[in-house]
Amino acid sequence: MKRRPNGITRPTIIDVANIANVSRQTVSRVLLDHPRVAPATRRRVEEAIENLGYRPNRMARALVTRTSLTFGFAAVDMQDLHFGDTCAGMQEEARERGYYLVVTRLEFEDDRGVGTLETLLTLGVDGVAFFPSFMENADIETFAATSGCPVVMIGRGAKIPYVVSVALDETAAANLIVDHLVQSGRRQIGVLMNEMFPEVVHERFVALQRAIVDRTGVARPPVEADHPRIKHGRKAATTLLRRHPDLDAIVGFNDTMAMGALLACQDLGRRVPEDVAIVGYDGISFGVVTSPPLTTIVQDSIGMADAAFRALLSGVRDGVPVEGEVMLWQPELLIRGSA
Amino acid sequence: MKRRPNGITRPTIIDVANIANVSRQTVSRVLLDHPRVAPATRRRVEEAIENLGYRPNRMARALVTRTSLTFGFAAVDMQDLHFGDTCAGMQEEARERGYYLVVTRLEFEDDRGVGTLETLLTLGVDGVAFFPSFMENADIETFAATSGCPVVMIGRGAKIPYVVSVALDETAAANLIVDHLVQSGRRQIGVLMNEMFPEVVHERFVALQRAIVDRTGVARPPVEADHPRIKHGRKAATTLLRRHPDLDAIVGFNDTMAMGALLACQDLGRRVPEDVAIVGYDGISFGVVTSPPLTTIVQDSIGMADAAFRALLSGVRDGVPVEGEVMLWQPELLIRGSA
DNA sequence: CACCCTAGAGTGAACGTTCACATAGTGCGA
DNA sequence: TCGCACTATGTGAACGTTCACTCTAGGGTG
Repeated sequence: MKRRPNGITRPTIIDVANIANVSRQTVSRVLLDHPRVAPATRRRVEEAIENLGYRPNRMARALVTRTSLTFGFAAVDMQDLHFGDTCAGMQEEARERGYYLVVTRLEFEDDRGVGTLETLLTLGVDGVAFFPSFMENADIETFAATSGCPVVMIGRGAKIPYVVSVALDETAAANLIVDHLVQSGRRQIGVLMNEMFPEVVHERFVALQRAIVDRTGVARPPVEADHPRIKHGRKAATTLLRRHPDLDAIVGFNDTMAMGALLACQDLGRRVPEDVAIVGYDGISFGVVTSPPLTTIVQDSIGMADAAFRALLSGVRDGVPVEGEVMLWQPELLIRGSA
Repeated sequence: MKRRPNGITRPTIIDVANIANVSRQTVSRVLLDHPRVAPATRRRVEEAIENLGYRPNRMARALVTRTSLTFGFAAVDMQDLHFGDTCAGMQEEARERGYYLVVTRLEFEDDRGVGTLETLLTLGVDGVAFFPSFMENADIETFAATSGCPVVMIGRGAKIPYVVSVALDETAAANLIVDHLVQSGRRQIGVLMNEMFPEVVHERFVALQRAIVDRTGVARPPVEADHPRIKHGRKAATTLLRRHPDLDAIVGFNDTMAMGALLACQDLGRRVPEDVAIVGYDGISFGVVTSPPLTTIVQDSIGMADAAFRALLSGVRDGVPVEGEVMLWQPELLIRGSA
């Protein structure tokens, strides 16, 4: 196997300038659509660009303009559909406006996540969006305050200085779910939580617990926590159902866990929704293929991604809100077969 | 809402140098772990770095070293689980070795996809991995030949100069599926194809068709093509089953389409697998929640991502294989309930 | 003691752009 | 004819690094 040394050098602005017989600055002007270029010159330059296949080096450009047209995106688990869909949505937005997205995994070991975000900054991104997951508000605040760029947090409705937060209205969501369950006669509602993300769990769990206590009078609704994956949801739900045989409803932290609960019910011979009602969060597309199809809180991932992107963009233009800002999204309960 | 101007400037190497009372070059040496630095000096510099919270600007570094420690990744649809999982896998690899991934959507309108890849190059990536989807081999070759960096194609087993291809052994996969179907008595096998990606479709379809013709004697197995989404799969499968009522098996282009077929069977009152067997491709995790659970060709997305990443890395180090290289991955048939 | 060698540190240039400013050329009115 | 305004283009510096080279002081060797 013969190998080609990586010696191919791409043409620079200087090469274009030489061929078109102008200065590099004139070429730059053509590239940036500066008005003060004679039509004939512009044509010559454009021809040279075309012939050489020249493309400007965005890093060099970023170095001097201090703007890279690049945003960073971080989340704990890109395989999680909610994160993935949001990421895809932001990419779409980005692409449409000439931006690029650097995507990376949020790493706890890297200074409790701060390191991951900091490293993103070294790449010269113009802003950072992330799912905070395990990160602490204090760390997020410190990072945002010193980052010098817009910071958008998705999925936690906390008001943090310098941070724009795009999140689901957890109270509304919990109320939607519990109201629906209670209306259909459920009284013993169990909860499947995510053991990985204390803060989000906190918001979601507190909201659910309050809604359940308020509406059913049960003092302490049973909870089981595990990783937000199908098989862990299955395991957790099995435990939950064994410990509390009178359970007539299970709310999953997300659709994936809820699907696990569905399987657990199959395993244990409980009929869904007759014996046990099941509700998830996120409204992922695969909710339609389970039997029965999954009733779920629909989060508008795309809409939230959109909002997050806009927040980044306006942060770049107009600066960052010093006191922080929370954009709460209203959930919708998509009632299908499972509850 | 008060706004903070984005005036925060992060410390540069010069600031560190001034504080530590050394030259910027010495700071650079400390950063790069150069041996010729006196221990005392090193300590002083490290202290200054720590105190200032200095992080080197990777763009500036990339500009001079011509190496950004960044790879580009492109695919048509990031919400597709197979693409998404591969992307996540590559990120994981990347992170472990200090690399970053710029992720973007492959855009047909952008010069038949070439534009997307070219733009990735302007960001200074050290290599590009992508799912070719609609792209033509000739375009890919041209791009790879002029890119000056490693180019890795995932999911099409074509040998293209300068390109490393990581792909599923489609023939083996098709044989696995059809053998299994025929063994369980199926003779009328229909196929659900992806209308979007001619080239991949070609490989997968040709392989399937050949396997079916060989093993069942049916001259032209019925095909329906649509987008690779659940609802489109459902629609296409409905059409297929209406047109060919004697069909006793359906092979989906991917799990998502196969799930659509599953729903179509439910709609039409066909029992799965008794009346119609259904098989998909990809082995996505949600295959376990359908009823019956989906029988599917397992592609090792993570393993392939791993291989793709390694190929990029070794391309950076040792250059690119001039004649191209194809790494074929052996499929596995995961037999669950649907076939 | 003269010599060379080496460890440690510094200097100027370069990477590929854009910015701020300077300069040449042109047309037009006084 | 001169000056003025305006257009088109060019020049040097800067962005934040690293590279290739130079310089200095000290130590070992013959």
